[in-house]
Amino acid sequence: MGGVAWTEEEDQLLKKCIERYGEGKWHRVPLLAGLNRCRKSCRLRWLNYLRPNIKRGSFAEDEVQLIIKLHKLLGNKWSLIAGRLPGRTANDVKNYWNCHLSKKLSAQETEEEYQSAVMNVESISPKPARSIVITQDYHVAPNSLPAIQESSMSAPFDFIGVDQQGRELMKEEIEIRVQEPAGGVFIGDLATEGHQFGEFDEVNVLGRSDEGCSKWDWDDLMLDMDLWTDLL
DNA sequence: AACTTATCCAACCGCCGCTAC
DNA sequence: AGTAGCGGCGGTTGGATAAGT
Repeated sequence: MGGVAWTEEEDQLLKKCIERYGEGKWHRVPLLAGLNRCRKSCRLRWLNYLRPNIKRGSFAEDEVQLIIKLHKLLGNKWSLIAGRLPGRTANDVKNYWNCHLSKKLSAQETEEEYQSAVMNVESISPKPARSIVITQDYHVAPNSLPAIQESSMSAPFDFIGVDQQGRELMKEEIEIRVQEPAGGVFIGDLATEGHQFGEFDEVNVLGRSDEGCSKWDWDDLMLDMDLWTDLL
């Protein structure tokens, strides 16, 4: 190993410590756990190995394609990339990139070939998507026809809307009427029927709902927007 | 079977940004 | 404003293992 390997006993001590005191305060963990390890070693061991729900084994093809795609967008931002791959750690992604993908991709002689690999990405939706507030003036009332612009894009967001009174509407709550490009009217529930925001032309993002957005920041939103438009 | 080379990946190191004082 | 302490990140190292000769 690059350093001194962790023993089963050390793993158990660390695990019990985290379960008892929670994550964070890593400077205290060595003392609390009774480990002769530095704070960084403890944190890394937990994040890369002991943490629940860590996915082991080789990367699936869709994961690989997503890594390629995200690396193109983000560069060596391994933690951000790993954040889009449930169960994978930044170290896993970095190692996989260094061992497999960097060589593989550098072997491709032309930029066109690289672009081709990137564009072969399957349609993998970005990580869940929290609520955003949009400007669309659609209505909940069954008989009202909204003034909604048309679009050829589908949205990756679990968005909410704003009704005529300015109230925020959760995705699950709304039945929405949409004026289709051909002039017809689509009626459906976005959540249960799987309809996407494909009937609109523009989405003007004004801001975000505070609810459920604790880990959601503007960079995430912009990344999703990039992914979203690139995948079309 | 013995040796060499390549690959994988867990662990460490140094730096950075943030926060509290 | 300056400094110390902290968490977090990306780059690198080096031991274990697999593959090749």
